[in-house]
Amino acid sequence: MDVDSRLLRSFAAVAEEGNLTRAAERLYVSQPALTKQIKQLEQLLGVRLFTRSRAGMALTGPGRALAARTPDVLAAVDTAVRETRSAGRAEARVLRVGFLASAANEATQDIVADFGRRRPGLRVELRQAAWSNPTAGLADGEVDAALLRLPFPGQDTYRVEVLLTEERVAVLPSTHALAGRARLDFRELWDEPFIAAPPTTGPFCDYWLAVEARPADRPVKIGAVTDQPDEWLSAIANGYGVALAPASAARFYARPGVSYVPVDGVAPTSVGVAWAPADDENPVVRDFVRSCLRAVGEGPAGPTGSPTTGP
Amino acid sequence: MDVDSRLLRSFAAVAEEGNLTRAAERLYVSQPALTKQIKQLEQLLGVRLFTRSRAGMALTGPGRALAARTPDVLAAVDTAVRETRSAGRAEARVLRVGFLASAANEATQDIVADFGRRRPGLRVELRQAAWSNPTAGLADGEVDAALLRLPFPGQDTYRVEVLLTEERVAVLPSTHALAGRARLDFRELWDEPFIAAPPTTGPFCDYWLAVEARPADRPVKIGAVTDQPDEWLSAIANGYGVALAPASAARFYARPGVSYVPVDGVAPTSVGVAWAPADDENPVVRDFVRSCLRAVGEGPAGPTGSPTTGP
DNA sequence: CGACATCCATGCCGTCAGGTTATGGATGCA
DNA sequence: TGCATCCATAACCTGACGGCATGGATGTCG
Repeated sequence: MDVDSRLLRSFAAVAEEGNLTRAAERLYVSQPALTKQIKQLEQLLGVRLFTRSRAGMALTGPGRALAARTPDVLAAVDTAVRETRSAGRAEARVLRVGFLASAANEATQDIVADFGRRRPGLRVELRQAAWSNPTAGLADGEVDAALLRLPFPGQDTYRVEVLLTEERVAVLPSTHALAGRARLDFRELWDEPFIAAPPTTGPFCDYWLAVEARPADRPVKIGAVTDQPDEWLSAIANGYGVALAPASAARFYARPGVSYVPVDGVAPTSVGVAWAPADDENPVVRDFVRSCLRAVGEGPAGPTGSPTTGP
Repeated sequence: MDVDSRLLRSFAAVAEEGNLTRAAERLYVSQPALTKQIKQLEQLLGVRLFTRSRAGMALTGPGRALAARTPDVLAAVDTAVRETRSAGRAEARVLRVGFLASAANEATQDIVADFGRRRPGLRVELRQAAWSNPTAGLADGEVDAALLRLPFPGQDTYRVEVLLTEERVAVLPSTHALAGRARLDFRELWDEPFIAAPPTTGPFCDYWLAVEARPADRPVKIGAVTDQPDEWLSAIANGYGVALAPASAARFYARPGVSYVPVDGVAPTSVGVAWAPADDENPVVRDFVRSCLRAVGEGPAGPTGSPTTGP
């Protein structure tokens, strides 16, 4: 009689995709396994959830009823997990902060330093996330706050403060014909293969391919897919393709074989600090956000900068 | 990363009992199994949920956070299951009605007949529940409506219409000294062993032992525990004890070896129809409730009876 | 009309999660 | 000191569940 939330996640995936095979690969299980899970759920509920057909899996009436309720259930589970983990960290006097590679770059140190002055008893644990985890652990309660490039998937369900905005630059193999240029236009890169983030990251992936700055008849060519900064830099250095990056990457990820060139024709990129609405009243998280705003308000140069107005 | 709702149910039981051993028997699993489940949940969440001690299991801070959220999660799961099953029955053109043995008795046939006239296309499936299932399947979505003796556990979370009220009578072995009496007082039964419902039914069990009509220094003696009408009648006929029953039981459960005698000094008993709040707008359930009220309004004798005032 | 592609179901098998029983260690209590 | 209580651990066993390979149904296209 006990409906496992794992079955509900599978159900939700199949309901959304309308297709077992695709849902299976989205969930990283085999298609027969998913067939069995759905069967099991149907038997557990005593109800037929899908009508199987050549075209795929279509929801029945009861299936729609369940699909309508599933988000509530999964959200309740996620909330419970998130709050429990957060309470655990609070008890251990730890604030865990997730960040995506090259999110806050040099600002990060200033933020942590400022927070350390505000909350001497607390330890900040920084967690670097792969690009395939675009909320850097915020979604599953692994972290209390995250430093992210904006926009990120699910942004509307979190609180976000924008911290800073910077140009995007092109990252090229040093052997590339354009690598010596002082500046270039994004149009010159239309036909280059790009090093992309995993396609599961959706808008994030598209954003760093700048698909919006391309004509429809010049689709992006993918030279390689990487999930980590070092993979990414290696792929570029090896000539598999080029990429866009925030300007600060030139300072943080300088290495032999890779060149950074300012580029016109793509919008700048912003970094924000994000947290869960449930932590709105959490004084530690609030202090961390204050530290973020303060640190970037002071400017990246640190103590020599003059204080500016923070909210 | 996936928190199974079964683990949450286990967690909730341990949190409530504050004791692994007792929680284990409440959940019908062994104590080591529960130990492992709690350990697993703690590992999954990366948090210590209980402080173990000689005295039992006490919640930690994160444990309290989880305990605060668990009811939401379980309620969401139960709602989802209930609504899905209900949708399945609606699609199959079936209204499933649970009833406890001797709940509505003769009224039941009138109700079903009336409903059949209102909704010719629908089939009513009657499900008799054991006493150990005091909501007759309403709680787990097995049925759309239930005919129950009032009060029942969890009554506040459902909609209830009272249908009829009747005297309670004593049920005695025919060989019993009091069996020939035209009438007796409940005090005369204080020292008799009673045939009880399973103790897990709590208030329901107490109600039919009429513990409220007894002095504190005369605790009830239990002669046997039964979960079904036939077990119950057999136990009485075999002289294991006596019992209370609604007056209509004398007509519905008359059999050799069992005598029914009106009894003074215990409150009468009511029957109600109950349904889930989620079905408030469900036209089929509403019609069924109307049929219930109509049928008892007409009186149990059927078309010859004169209309009486319903609740 | 037949080869093919797509999509879901089934059979078989190996692994491991999760249950049970039996037992151990810690700790109050008589 | 022996006992009772309570949780943890060990050893073992069953079966749930996932993966692979394959089958059946059904559109599609050359």
